[in-house]
Amino acid sequence: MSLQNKSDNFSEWFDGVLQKAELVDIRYNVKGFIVYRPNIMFIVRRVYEILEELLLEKNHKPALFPLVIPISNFRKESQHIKGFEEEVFKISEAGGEKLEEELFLRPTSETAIYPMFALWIRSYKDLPMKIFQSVAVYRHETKATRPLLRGREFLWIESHCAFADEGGARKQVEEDLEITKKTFYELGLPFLMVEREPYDRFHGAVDSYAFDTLLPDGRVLQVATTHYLGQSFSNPNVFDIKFADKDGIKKNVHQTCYGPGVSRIVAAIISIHGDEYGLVLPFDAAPTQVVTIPILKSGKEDVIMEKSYIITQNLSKAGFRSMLDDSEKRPGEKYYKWEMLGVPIRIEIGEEEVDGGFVTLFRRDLRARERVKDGKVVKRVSELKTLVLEELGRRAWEIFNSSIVSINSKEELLKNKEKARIVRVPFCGRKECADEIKAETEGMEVRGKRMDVEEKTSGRCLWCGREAVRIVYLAKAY
RNA sequence: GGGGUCGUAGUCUAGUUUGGUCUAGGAUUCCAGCCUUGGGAGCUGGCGGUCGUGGGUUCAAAUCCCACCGACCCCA
Repeated sequence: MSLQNKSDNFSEWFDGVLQKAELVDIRYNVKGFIVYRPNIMFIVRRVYEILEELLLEKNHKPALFPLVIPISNFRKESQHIKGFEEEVFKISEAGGEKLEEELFLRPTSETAIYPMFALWIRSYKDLPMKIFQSVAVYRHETKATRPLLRGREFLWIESHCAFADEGGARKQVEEDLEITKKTFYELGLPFLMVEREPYDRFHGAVDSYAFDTLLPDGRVLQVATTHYLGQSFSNPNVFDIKFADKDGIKKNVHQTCYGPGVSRIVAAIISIHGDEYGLVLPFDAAPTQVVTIPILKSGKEDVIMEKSYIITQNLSKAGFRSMLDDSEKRPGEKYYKWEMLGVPIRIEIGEEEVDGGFVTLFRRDLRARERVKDGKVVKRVSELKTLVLEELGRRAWEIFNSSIVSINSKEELLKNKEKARIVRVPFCGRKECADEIKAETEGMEVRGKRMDVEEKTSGRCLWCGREAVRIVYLAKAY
């Protein structure tokens, strides 16, 4: 399996990286379930940390709810059950006996969390309530499963919030979007921030918003969603989550839920930044940020090792995740190994560096070397922390932006359906049109209307010619 | 949901069409040792597979048939 073909055979490239960098093992013999190996778990944990820090900063509190959800909880919200019952894992037996009530493995946790919200929330003083959990969820996907991109078990964070009024909840959606944006900028990942079409909302949501990024094969990947739930779950017929307001009147809360998909974010990091040498990690996502490789020479081992050790220590003291590779392998082999794992910066120290009072620094993103004076190493690495991220982000956004084209007619769309990636079109808002577009363009879906920019249209729906109500984006999706 | 391709040591792969020469060959990885260290070094020796799983056909199955599991690709 070669990594030479990222652009023309993304699948092969992706599978190759997953295997060569020892990220996941797909040999576990249950369809849609994979093993996350240490190399990817370090990255997964970094992504979790970045998101969790941002959530904690905004006063979200961690919690952990059970994996199993009684089917009766699920039945309470009719849209919700309808959306998920086809793809849920059930436990109907335990200890050799049939259970009185079937248990679902959470495909998402609204119906595990909200009954507890109903118990916890008594007064307006308990609001807002902002709870999140970092867990795996289970969905029996019927489409072809792909490691990290579409699994039957995947990792995410789900944040669930309750507010006294719609205004508070709507502001929460904004906050979720900000958190996602910050995370994505920190990871150098481009995204399209959209409001999903009404028929494409989360089951039980009033409004759904999503982040789509773009993979090298031209398909978009939904990496996070946030939903305004209104009172769909809190109303008296469902979980009846109510509070006594200042005026003494009992009211039902307004809710939001937010789900950044960690497995998919990691997949996006791997596939958007990676190259033919393997992973290219953004500085913050990298488990090891700087690796030092000593290049020994007979008779000079001691001085070379000593310098390598000091440089590594200095970087660690300065707060970088830094390590010295003093294994028995030859330098060249170490270069390939650490490049495969995406370490952003490598420092090479041999006879020349010891004699000359400098180090040779290699940037993974550019695959280029530079010399840095001994006393300037920490400073240079600090600069590169920003420069590397900028470089990765710049490249990724360039590809992303150049993948968006505007199209105004059916004919033009059909003519371009093969090579089109993200297509910006005027749209009438009817599901019938969206369905036809999908059927006749080999799967282009209406992903929704952009949220960060107001885009006016006075034209006609590219498909049916009726009056267009908004500009939307089309793409094939994972 | 439909169609297709595929499954041989940790990895890649020869063998499968035409069953017997396969006690399954090679490369790589791994282990031990020697020598080395500026882009996957070399040499010597060694470990490792019963051919995805189960069943069937046959004197004989990696090879033919069926079912299942899993992977990948295309379509809905």
